[in-house]
Amino acid sequence: MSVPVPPWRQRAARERSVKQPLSLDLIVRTALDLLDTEGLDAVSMRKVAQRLGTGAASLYAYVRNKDELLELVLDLVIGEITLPGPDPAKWQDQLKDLVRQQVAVLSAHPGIAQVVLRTPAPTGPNALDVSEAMMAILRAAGKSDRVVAFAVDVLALYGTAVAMERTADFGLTEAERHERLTQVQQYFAELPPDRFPTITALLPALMSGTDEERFEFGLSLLVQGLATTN
Amino acid sequence: MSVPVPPWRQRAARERSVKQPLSLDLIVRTALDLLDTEGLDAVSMRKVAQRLGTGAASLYAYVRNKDELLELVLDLVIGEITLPGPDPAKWQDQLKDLVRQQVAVLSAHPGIAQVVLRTPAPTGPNALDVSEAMMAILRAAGKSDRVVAFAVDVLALYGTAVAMERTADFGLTEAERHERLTQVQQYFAELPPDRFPTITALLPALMSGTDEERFEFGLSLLVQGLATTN
DNA sequence: CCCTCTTCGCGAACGGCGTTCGTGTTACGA
DNA sequence: TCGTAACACGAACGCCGTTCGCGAAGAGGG
Repeated sequence: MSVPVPPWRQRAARERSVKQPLSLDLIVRTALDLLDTEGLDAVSMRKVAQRLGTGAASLYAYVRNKDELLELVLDLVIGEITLPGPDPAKWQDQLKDLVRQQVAVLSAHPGIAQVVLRTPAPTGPNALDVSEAMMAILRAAGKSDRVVAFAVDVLALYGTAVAMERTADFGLTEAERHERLTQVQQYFAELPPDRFPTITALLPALMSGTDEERFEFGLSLLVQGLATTN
Repeated sequence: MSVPVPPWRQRAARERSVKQPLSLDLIVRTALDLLDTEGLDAVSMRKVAQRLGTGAASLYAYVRNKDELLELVLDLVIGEITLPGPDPAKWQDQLKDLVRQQVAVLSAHPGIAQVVLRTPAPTGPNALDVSEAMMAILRAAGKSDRVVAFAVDVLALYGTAVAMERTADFGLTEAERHERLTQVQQYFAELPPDRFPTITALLPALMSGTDEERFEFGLSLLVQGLATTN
């Protein structure tokens, strides 16, 4: 069951078919390795090539440019999401689980979330599978076409943004993260209460709560809202 | 007794007299100009310095590094948001307007939204004013401290993500944008219906709707959700 | 078995980046 | 007028993505 090759990739794809088809896979997996160990900024054509024992120029036979490589890596990552079977009664939980998985998977590969928001639309086969699953869940829940289309967009956007925020500080050591946190806390603690009465009054609430709780809060808002929209 | 300035010295003398002295404010405004005209990628220390008639090294007397410069630009941009006076009866509209303004303002300066998601937390004075206003609105609406704190986070994140998505294709010509769009449409039209039944069935709905409608849909979900949460 | 011809992998180079260093220049108090 | 402190900034370092063209490896003909 194959998906057509997008037109903007066809030249590279044709070139690849002349040689071993496994090499593109190897390049993408190597790039993913690099991403996991050193973060998005470290993923350069030179470093990927170096890990493969070749020069950067060789990669351009398999990939049109760096952006295309990153999109392929992204789809590999999205493939880690496991899709739920249909169960219309639990559509809210199923939706939430998909978004949770999206966040988990994107967060596990630091920086890849940025690629999502730079890309027009995720068109890789795995991304399509996820979209298909989400839309099927929403449709089985009786939502109108318009709501389904918009909801998929919004949920994906929210998941991506959360993942992006969560991996923003990758590359810092634990000590640096802690230092930064205490600096921010001190900064907020020193804000003048007459100019920022609400912020200073709510400081404890602002500092409390884990990333997870904040994410779940937003997710609940969205899904609750969907429950009352057809 | 004064002697006229030799011609071979006049150019330098003229440049200096016309050139404004370097200042942090001037640097930040110049960077914003560059951002508006050529996009985030074009904002390099070298180009900013060039516009000021100097070298990149000179900027480092006013700014620790490029990230700090971008954060200053970001706060300048956020300052364009006009804050509402208190009116507890209309808290939902007020919230929505703030997020709409956030999106509008971030979208007007292409790429600056990326800076938000790379930064730990927006700590500039203007960002603080916006947070203060949002939290005041929510508090006046009777929300608990916890809900206020989480809601501000979620709304800001959503607004930023929308702005980021919206400015992702800056720098492409209108023709390139159109070409890309038709390619994507064709690609989706060619998807096998047996593997992607829902996507292919909902194609018209997926393609319909403006950015604005999609944004408003998500915003309504969030604010509706907030209306039923204390 | 050798020689030509084609193919294509990839070293080297281009232009750009952020940042640093040390020198050149200015302005001002003494 | 001089000394010095503060500022300005050219040049250089080590990265980056991408392109070009050389040369080696392999195919095909003799």
